[in-house]
This record gives sequence, C-alpha cells and structure tokens, in this order.
Amino acid sequence: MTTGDAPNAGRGNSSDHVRRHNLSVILGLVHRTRGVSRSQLTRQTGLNRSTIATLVAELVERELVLEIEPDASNQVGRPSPVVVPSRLVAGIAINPELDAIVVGLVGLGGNVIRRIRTATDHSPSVQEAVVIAAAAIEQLRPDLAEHRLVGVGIAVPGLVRAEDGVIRLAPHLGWVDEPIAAMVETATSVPTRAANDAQLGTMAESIFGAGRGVTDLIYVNGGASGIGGGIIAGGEPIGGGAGYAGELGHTLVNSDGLPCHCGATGCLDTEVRRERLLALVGLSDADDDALEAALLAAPSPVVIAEVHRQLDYLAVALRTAINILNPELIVLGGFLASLYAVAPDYLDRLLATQPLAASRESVRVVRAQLGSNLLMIGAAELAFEGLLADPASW
Amino acid sequence: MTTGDAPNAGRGNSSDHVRRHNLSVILGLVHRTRGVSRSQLTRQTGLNRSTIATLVAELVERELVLEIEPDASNQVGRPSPVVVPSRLVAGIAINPELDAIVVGLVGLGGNVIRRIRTATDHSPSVQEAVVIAAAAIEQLRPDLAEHRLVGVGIAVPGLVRAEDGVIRLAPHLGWVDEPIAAMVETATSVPTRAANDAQLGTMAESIFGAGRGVTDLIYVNGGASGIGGGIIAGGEPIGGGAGYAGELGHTLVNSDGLPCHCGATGCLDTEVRRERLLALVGLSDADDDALEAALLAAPSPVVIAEVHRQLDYLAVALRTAINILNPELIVLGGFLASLYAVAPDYLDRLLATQPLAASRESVRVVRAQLGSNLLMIGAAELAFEGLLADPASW
DNA sequence: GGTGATTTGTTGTACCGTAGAACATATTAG
DNA sequence: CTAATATGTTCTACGGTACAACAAATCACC
Repeated sequence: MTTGDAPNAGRGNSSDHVRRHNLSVILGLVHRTRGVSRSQLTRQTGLNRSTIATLVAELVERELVLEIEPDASNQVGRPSPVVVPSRLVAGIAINPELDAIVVGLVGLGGNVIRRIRTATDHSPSVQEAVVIAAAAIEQLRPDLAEHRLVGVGIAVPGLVRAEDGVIRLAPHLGWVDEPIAAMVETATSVPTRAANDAQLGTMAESIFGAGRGVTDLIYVNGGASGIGGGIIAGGEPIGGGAGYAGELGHTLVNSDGLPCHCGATGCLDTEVRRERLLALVGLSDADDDALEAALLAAPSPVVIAEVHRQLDYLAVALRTAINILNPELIVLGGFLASLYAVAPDYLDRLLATQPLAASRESVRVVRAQLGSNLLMIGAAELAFEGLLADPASW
Repeated sequence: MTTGDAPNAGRGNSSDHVRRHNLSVILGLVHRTRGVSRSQLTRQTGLNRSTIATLVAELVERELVLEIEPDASNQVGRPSPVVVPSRLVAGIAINPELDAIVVGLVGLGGNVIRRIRTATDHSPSVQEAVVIAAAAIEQLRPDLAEHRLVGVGIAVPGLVRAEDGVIRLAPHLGWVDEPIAAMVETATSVPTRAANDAQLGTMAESIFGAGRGVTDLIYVNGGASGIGGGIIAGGEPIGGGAGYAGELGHTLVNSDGLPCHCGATGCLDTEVRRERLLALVGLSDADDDALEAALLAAPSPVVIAEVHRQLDYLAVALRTAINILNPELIVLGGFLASLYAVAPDYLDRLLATQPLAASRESVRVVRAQLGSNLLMIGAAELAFEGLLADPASW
C-alpha cells in the first residue's frame, strides 16, 4: 500500500516522472538523514520493499549512495542494510564575507570535507572575489580528483535574484547587479547557483540543524553586517517572487528610529546591532563565541540594559513575523542567539504577550545548531539541488 | 513527452497515485479555468492526448465534468471539445458576520448559485449561528436536490485551527475555542472544514480574481471588524503551523500607538479603521461601495488627511510584509481598496521608497475583484478541497 | 544451543497507466 | 474542392510498481 503524494502545479505525471520522483525522494531522504535503512525507506515512502530495492540499486549503480552493513539494532528480523550518501559526491560552497572569501568542499549529507578561508585586506570587488574563490577551488584540486563535483552554491550577504543568481544588492560589500553565479560558472565550468546567505542558513538549519522535522519556521541571524532571515513554510523555503524574501531585518520596530540604508526608518537592523554590544563589553573585533562569552561574563547593568533594549526590538519584529507566518519554531543565529542566551526569560516573556494568543502559544524559540559550518552546508544545498531533483540525470 | 512534476514530502509514488494525481490536476484546471479544451489540457499537463481522453472520460463518467461543443475558434484543425465543471457538483459556503449569517450554494468553478443572508438582531453565539446556517441550508433543499453536495466550508472572522476547524478566537463575535466545523458537520452530515475568512478570500482572489496566475501575493482586507490578510507563496496558500498565518493587521506600524485587543500596541488594526472614515464622511453604517462613493465625492481636506494618515500606516505594514515575503502582487480588499482608490499615487509613492529596492520594484498593487461573492467562493474552495485532491473517491 | 517467530531481502509475475503510432475527423486556407 | 493542420480515437507496447512466494538473518524462549 502506498500513501499520499500531492504533487504541485498543473503538470501531469507519467511513468517516467514516477521513477524520477521516487529516485529523488529516496536520495533526498538519504541526504537529509545521512543514513537510513532500506526498511525505514519502505515505511517512510510507502513504496513496496521490492521497489525500494530496485530504486536503491539504481542509486548504488550511479554511485550516489552506498549500502553498508546494518548496525546491530537489537531488532527481531533480518537486518536491513543502511543506505548512506556516497562519499564520492560533493559540491562546492562559496561564501564571500567582508574580509574573507570562504570556500568549502561539502559532501552529500551536508558533511564539510574541507574548507579554505582566504582573508582579504580590503572589501573585495566581485571580480576579486571570483578570482579568490577560483584559486581556492584550485587548491582543492587534489580533493576534487577523488570526488564527483555536482555543483557550486554561493551564499551571498545580500539580495540575490533566484532565477539567474544575480546579486541585486550586497550593501556591505558594495556590490550592485553583479551576475556572480554566471561569473563563477564561467570560471569553474560547474553548474552554479547563488542565493541570500540567511536563506541558505535557514535551509541548512531546517534540514540538518535546529529545525529538523519542522515544517513552519523562521530563522533570524545577527551578523556583523546586520540582520538577515529566512522562512520555511509548509516545509518549503519561501523565496518570494524573485528570491528576496526573508528580510526580517527591515521590519519596523521603532517609529521614532533612525533612517536605515534601505530607505525606511526604524528597522530592526538599525536598532539591534552587534557593534553596540561589542563596544559595551570593550571588544573591537570578536567572533560570536567571544562576544557571547564576554556578555555572559560581564553582566553589568549597562550591558543588561542594552541586551534588554535589543531584545525588546527583536521581540517586536518577531511579533510581527509570528502574526504573519504562525511558525512553530524561531531559530536564532549569530549574536541574536547570544542575546537570547544572556536573557532567555526576558525574550520569552515578551513573546508570551505580544503576538496573537493562538500563534504565540505554539511557538518555540531555540538557537541555531550548525555554528560555523552553517553557510557551507547551506550553500552546498544549492549545489546539490539539481542532483537531488533528478538523480538519474547524473 | 511529459514535463515537470515536483511532488512533495518523503512519499513515494505508484501507479495508483499517478492516476489520482492526474485526475486531480485535470479537475483542478477545469475548476480554476471554468472551461478548458482537451487540447489545452494536453499542452498544460504535458500528458498525451490519448491519456487526456481517458482521464476526462473518467471525470465525465463520474459526472464531475461535462464535455461541450467546441466554440468557434477560427483555428485550423479539428475542434477540441471544451471540458467544463459539471453543474451538478456543489459545495456550501457559510460566513458568519457580526449581524448576519450568510450561506451560499456554490458550484464547481466558483459559481455562486444561490445565497441566503439571515440577519441577526444581536451578535450570535456559535450555537445560534449553526442553527441559523442549518435553517438556511434547509431552505436550499430544493436546489440541493439537483446537486451533489461535496462539502461545507466556513469562512470565520477569526483564528481557526486548520487541523480540526476549531475557532480559537473570533474577537468581534466573542467566540473562543468553538469547534464550529464539527458542529456544522454534525448538523449537516456533510464533510465540513473551517478557516479564517481573509485566508479564504486570498485563495478566492488568487484562483478566480485579481491574483490569477500569480504565485506570490499578499491579500489585505479591511472590514468593519478590522484588518485581515492572507499569503500565497510559491503558488501555495500559507497557513503556518496551525493555520493562523496572514494576520497582517497586527503588524507594528506605530510605536507610540494605542494598545490593541491582541495584547500588543500600535498595530495596523488599531490605526487604520473603517469607523474613522465613516465618521468623517458622516455615515453611520454603509457598505463598502457607499463608503467609497462618499470618500470620492467629498474630498475635503479633513477626509484627505485621514486617508493619507491611514495610507501612511498601511504603507508601513506593507513595507514590512514586502520585505519579509517579496510578493509580486498586493491585493487590497474592502475599505483598504477604497483608500487606494481615493489616493492611489500617494500609496504608490510610499511603496516606491520604503521597502528594499529589489523587492519594491517588482511589486504591483491592485484592488480585489470578487466583491461580495469573495467569501462564498473562498469558503467553497474549502468545501471542494477533498474532491479536487482525489476526484476518483467521489 | 536449538526452534519458532519475526522481519526483511530476493526473485519472478501480474497489473495498471501512460506513451506512441496509425487512422479518422473536423476545421481553415487557398 | 483540395491540401494542410490539428485533434479525436483506437490499439498496442512499454515501463514501473505491487504482490506473492521463498530465502535469509536476527531475536526470544525454553
């Protein structure tokens, strides 16, 4: 017996598509779980175990997955082999930052194999960033020889048009209308896609991190260059018409606030800023862990006041987002997670009163789990997307 | 050749599901378009024309659709019969208002066959509303005898849990935690579902109204009891975890604003209100058309000032929503459409500066098209959902 | 430590649904 | 009136999954 399957759009479905779809579902499950037994696959897909056998056999044939010895499960019955992602398959993740270009080699299952951070002494141009990324990929050549490269994904701190991977605006890098995906694809000859970094972080946390198994969540990240976010609704990442969705940082939180670079005033992004925290704890430059340690170590009244002030504004933005999207989960990343770590009860109390009662009672707040690998894993999702959609074409 | 088909979740797919899916796709197209030729169906679904023939034949057999004479199309080639929704199939729509219960009989294709409005002299209890609705359905009995009733849908001015159709809060009716879907289902013995009225209006406008063919839109409605809204993202209605999504009325628009019944302060819903407009044009009670006529007829400075004030706040809420969701289209309904009719340029100018540039340049604002039938059509969508998902089971 | 119960892999067959080809039919263009 | 074109109709082929029967590997129990 096979259950449910609710495909979309106005498209029909033929046997060809059934095969493609089923291969895609299975490879997707193997990817997300990093290892499932064949018997679990039969249960989760609703397909017959003979069908699972042929489908898995095709994926093994194509060297996309491996079947390994069943683990001692203390279960009655014949043990079922575990299907794991092939270690051959890999994607490249690129993340340009203000002062560095990070390039990573990521295996199926979101496993970061290697990672090269190239610091830059100035904020690079897109051309420079592409050259640096290409050089880093060159460095990876020995590793690449052992892998099958299926794509490149770029996590950009700015607005990226989903359709063609053009950066419309990366304010802190000063990039405007730059076709970064096309440029990298030209340089690497590997299919390349680009998207907003926070959206990719959202996908990563949703698949491998704090949002596993949750269909409706909001991710909000606080970084050095500001606040970004992403949305998963009904289990799907929400990109909007062009790919610019998720900009929770430009929610109004203070009518009397300062003008924001976006053109409006009183945005979350203008009120809640990392620099202010750094200044208060006497750091000029620090990573998230150091900042959080300093905040927790020095709970002076001034620090607490600022933390509360920022949480007040965060709560206002979250109230709006909760009312609009009714998420089950809010995932906080970067220094927003630190703010929450310093005063969890304070934020919880605010969120227990501001949003509509029905929506607020079912929402949980947690911190992100993937840490420094977040954007590598997220960008790699973009790289894997084509493969996961149609495993048989590879 | 058949193209694309991207089903969801971790479910597999077998021949049984293919058939169900294809029937569902075709009935859905016939429903949405209110009439498609078989040749159009082959093109839009990508299925072979022999397959379309058998699928349509099954739907005809089940009396869900009819094939009618092709219309003179001036096209070369053999004319293709037009597939239209069967006039037999109908759903019941229920919409409780503050001073009336509206019940309608709606045919497949969103065609409102009959509509009964039962005025109440006081704000009814849920029990009263159900009794009144049941009585109205009784009145429809002669019509019902000629139709096949596939479901009941209820559009509730409040938060409704999607799972079981329990009203969590309908503030203006004073209803809390009322299992209205179950109550109506008991009274009618017809499968019944309930949802928020603005969400259903969103679906209706998206399928039959201003949002046809648009995959990412926001609908915002201004009614006597406040502001509601709904979201379509990636072509799908967004309900959130429990079904409470779309509450754009409780976005912060004024930090110095008044407390709102929702628990927060400065909500759009507290600043932008229909009563204020009614008072300024000297009406105590008027429908949307009368209010709009009065606003357009009497553009006194005071009226213009209030219209601008309300549009200022609406723009702030839309800016936040646009930044979060990047819609292609914003559909305004109720008195919000009237505000826009009075000063379209004013709102357009605000929206041309406040949201992020990339998002604002691709968004259009239009008014809703379905008028007084909006909620009947929307609620009927709920009634039809089961049928459209699996036509063969009926 | 053997035996039965249980679960799952394996193999071969049946069935279902769609695709495709060939032919029929209805329209337009000239 | 004829050719071109598009679509309906019919029949056959093919692909993919389900199912049944059997084999294999584990656990539970005595």
